[in-house]
Amino acid sequence: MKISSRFSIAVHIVLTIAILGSKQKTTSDFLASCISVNPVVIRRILGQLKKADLVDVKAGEGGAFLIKNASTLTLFDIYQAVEVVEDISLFNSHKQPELKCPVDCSSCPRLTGSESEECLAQESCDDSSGESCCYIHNNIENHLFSAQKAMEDSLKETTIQKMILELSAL
Amino acid sequence: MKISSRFSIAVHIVLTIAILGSKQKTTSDFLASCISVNPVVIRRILGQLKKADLVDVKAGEGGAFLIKNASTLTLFDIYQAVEVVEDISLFNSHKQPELKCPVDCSSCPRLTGSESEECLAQESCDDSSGESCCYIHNNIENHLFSAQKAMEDSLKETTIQKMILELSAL
DNA sequence: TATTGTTGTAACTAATACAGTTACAACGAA
DNA sequence: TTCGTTGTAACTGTATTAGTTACAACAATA
Repeated sequence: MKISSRFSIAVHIVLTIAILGSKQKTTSDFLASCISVNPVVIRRILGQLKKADLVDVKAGEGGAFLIKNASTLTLFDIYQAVEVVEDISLFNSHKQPELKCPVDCSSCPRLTGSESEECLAQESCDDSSGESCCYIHNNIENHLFSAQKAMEDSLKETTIQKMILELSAL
Repeated sequence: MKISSRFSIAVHIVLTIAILGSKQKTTSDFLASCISVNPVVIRRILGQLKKADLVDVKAGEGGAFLIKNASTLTLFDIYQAVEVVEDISLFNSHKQPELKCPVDCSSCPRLTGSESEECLAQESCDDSSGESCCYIHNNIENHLFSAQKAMEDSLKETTIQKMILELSAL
């Protein structure tokens, strides 16, 4: 499974606008030919970037422009704008073993050697709360979310300006 | 877009085996009822974990056992076993703008203000190499790969033993 | 040996997501 | 008014996935 290519296309769009915007009208057709994707796809992504206030697009007139400064615009901004992950969860966790905690807890794992009869796989909770009922499940989600955070933190460190400088140095 | 739920199911499987394996025959049916997914899905994932030498599964007899010690078995091992990402790329990068570098480079972005006529979007390359031809594209991929690495490093830090200890402390 | 419970796997379905595409109304400038 | 462009809806084809049914292979055991 892979993450949508919207993200990498969006970054390519932003970089192209940042680099060429001042000397070239960056229409969806132009960007499409640069990046080799369909113009409608470009417009769809530009719409998302616009909605996130990262770029402005001139309807009728044509062309897109950066709103957010390249020195503060990070890959994380773009990542959020194109909704790479939904519900803030990169890892598509499976459903909770039980939507509502079963009373007898007969099928839930228990900790080996534990004196307690407390079931590891659940906690007392009311089903109205959005909270998870399974300890194991919760523990897994916490660690997966940490990993996602590490990825996002890496994206936050990369500004468009930094990338342009790297490209200039080639 | 989300990553396959195989990963979180696989982690749940491993944790359940690690915690209950010594006192309970962990058949695919048992695991399925614990985790609330289909037994065939469990068997498919167990097959991947077995292939990666993380667990052993007893055909006929029934039951699965950890091969790799919980203290050295990390979430990254499981992540690799279930092939969360293919071709080591989490981010589904769009295709190279051109499979083969065009001679005139007419549609490629050039750096603003650069004296050089060198095209940013490509480098001289032969199309037989698997190497990328587009500087911008390469630069994007490098940064996305760094982000992926950060996520994977986070997974490497989490052992199954650590998770079991966390669960015991509840 | 026959039975039983289980694994391994193939085949199919339904759901979901996505990029590509066509079409067209709305928009702004000349 | 014309022209180039954006914004968006609608549809297609492709790909992946979980769920499901079915069944052969396997091992223990009665």
